[in-house]
Amino acid sequence: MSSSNEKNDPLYNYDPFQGFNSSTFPFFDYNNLLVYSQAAPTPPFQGLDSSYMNFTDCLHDQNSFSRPFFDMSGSSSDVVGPVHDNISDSKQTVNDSVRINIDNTENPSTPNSSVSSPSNGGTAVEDSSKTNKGSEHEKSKKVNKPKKERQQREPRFAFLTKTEIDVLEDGYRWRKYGQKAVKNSPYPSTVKNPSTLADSWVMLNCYMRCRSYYRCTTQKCGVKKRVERSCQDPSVVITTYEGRHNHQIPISLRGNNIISSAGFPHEFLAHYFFPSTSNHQEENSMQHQSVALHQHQQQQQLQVPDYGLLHNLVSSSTRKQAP
DNA sequence: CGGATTTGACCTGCGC
DNA sequence: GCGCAGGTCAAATCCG
Repeated sequence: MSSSNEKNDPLYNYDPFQGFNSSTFPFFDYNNLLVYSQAAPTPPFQGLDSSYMNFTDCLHDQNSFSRPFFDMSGSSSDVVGPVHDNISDSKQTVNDSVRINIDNTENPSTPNSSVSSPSNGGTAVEDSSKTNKGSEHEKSKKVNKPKKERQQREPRFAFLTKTEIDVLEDGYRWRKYGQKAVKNSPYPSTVKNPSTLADSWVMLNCYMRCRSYYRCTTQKCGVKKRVERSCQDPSVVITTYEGRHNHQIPISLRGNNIISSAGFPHEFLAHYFFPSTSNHQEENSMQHQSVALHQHQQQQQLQVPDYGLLHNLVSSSTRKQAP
């Protein structure tokens, strides 16, 4: 569906990260380690307070750790404020991208009490989607449901990271369970059917935008993460977490092996998931270690084409053209 | 061989 | 009711 109304709708075309640049974008910049704390400076967020804190400040700011920077709950009613109200009537794709938690009192570990939510440590989302498949019972239930309540999701928060690496290591183990091409990333008209590596490379770098879905591999931990690149700035990776881990970071990744990971604010995540188990000394040590690591990795990173994906594109294109 | 990834199909929610 | 887009499933495939 791509009606002209839709095309003219500013919300349809709105990119939550439009207008950000290297100095204003809410990402982790490993040279400066800036963390954008609350709101975007571009419409529809005009009038909201926007403020930066550096990574150190953030580490010591209990408010920051007790709640997500960006609450991206697709349906959660606990996200309040003018931004939420204005946006909630528009397309869900926009909702998911621009919702920002501006309620300082909210704690991500305590979902909105007005909607019943299983306290199973993060499996609520999973359950609701699984039980519907091919189930007559569910179908009839669906018919009888008065006006369905919007599905309660685990709190989400996003990290924006300026890096060449697509999947950032955060210390946890993830299994990929899906990948989708996202909207607003049309192929260039001149490269409809890439037949050469060069064509595919253009598609990949300029227009192709995929979102990958990951699930924590630890049993009974329903935390999910979504990874995609910003269409405005391909050097920025948007990582969205949903839920909270009910376990510690796998041992093998917590010790010296941390140097093998691909660059992510581990200590920040550790604070988010386990805010009560850290202390300042450990925090500072980890922080310095992390800064050094990130800077080292930035120097080491090379822009290497994803030849596997290129191959897939070319071969799928060839398949489609074949009679 | 077991775990991870890929990928087409399917489900669900939403707007029209 | 229909079409679209996001999200998920699960069989096939890959890989160490």
